[in-house]
Amino acid sequence: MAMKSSDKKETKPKPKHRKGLWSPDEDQCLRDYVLKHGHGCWSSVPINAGLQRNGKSCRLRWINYLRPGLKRGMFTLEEEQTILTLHNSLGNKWSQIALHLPGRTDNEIKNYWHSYLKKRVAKAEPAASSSPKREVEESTPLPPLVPKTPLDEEKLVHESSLPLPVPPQPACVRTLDSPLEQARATLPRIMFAEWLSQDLANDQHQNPTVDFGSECISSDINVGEVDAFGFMQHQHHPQMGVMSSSVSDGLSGVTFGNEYCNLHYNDINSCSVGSRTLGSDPYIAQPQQQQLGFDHVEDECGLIFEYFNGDDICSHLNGGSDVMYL
DNA sequence: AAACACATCAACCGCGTATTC
DNA sequence: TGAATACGCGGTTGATGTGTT
Repeated sequence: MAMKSSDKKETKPKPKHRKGLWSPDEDQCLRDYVLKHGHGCWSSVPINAGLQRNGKSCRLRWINYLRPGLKRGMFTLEEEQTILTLHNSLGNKWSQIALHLPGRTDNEIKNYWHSYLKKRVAKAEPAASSSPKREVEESTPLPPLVPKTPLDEEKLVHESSLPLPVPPQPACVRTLDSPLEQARATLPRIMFAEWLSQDLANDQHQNPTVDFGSECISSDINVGEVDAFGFMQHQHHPQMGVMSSSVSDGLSGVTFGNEYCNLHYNDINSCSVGSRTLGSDPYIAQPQQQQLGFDHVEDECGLIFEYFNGDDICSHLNGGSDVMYL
């Protein structure tokens, strides 16, 4: 709309914006820029980054493809079930559904729904086609796509009655074949903010003092595989390849590629960030040793790490248990 | 091997809302 | 207070890939 009005009143040549698929060079350009400077105002991103795209296109590309932490590949059965359950109660609120599926974008979920799940639902309930609205059917969830397990049963009840009593585990964790109680017992105490909605984050059940800021983009370190105990063993960074971390020693450090990020927790309210070995990228060229409050850590490449001030954070950090993402 | 149909998904578009001036 | 601008969301499109005849 803004485009329309400005287009109308001006005869000056409007910038020629490229359309269509993004080239690897464009991707690299956008990625480098956002990682280094943050996106700020999206309309200025292509100008500053030297891209022949409009800001909207850059934003979309970043969110749906370049943003760190995205999970690629097939949807798991758990994710399918989550989508079905949430769609049943929320309808086409793809962005809200995406909040419950870490690493998945609303666009991806939407596409998956239209190309796959919708048809399966239609097949599964041909007789129900006369029922006018699905949102009143929360107490009668759709037939499962996979054989039900006790956990599935509990989860259906649990997830279809939003707001959730406990923050949902990321789907990659929920693949653990364990009873719900065990799942609850291994709920992570630290999560990427983007993996939880603000509502969930503010839920007082498990994480009484979680404070996720809207600016939290602490997702340059991606979630990885989780072992049988819920501990992260290996991680895959979509842009930088495989990295590893040592969760069990209290998040003392995370390495990825030739970068090493040392995080030292001093007490409940502070931590130190430093001892990064030098990487080839300019934005990590300066090692730093910085005393920081626990709420907010911004590193030299502009990435903001936010942590919560938890009563029991120290024990969790030092013990390693329950700490899953950083 | 070619033609066609269908499926997938990245990207665009339009609209509503929030924010800024 | 209203206009301009920016952002985010959901619907839709179209290029490309894959399967079928």
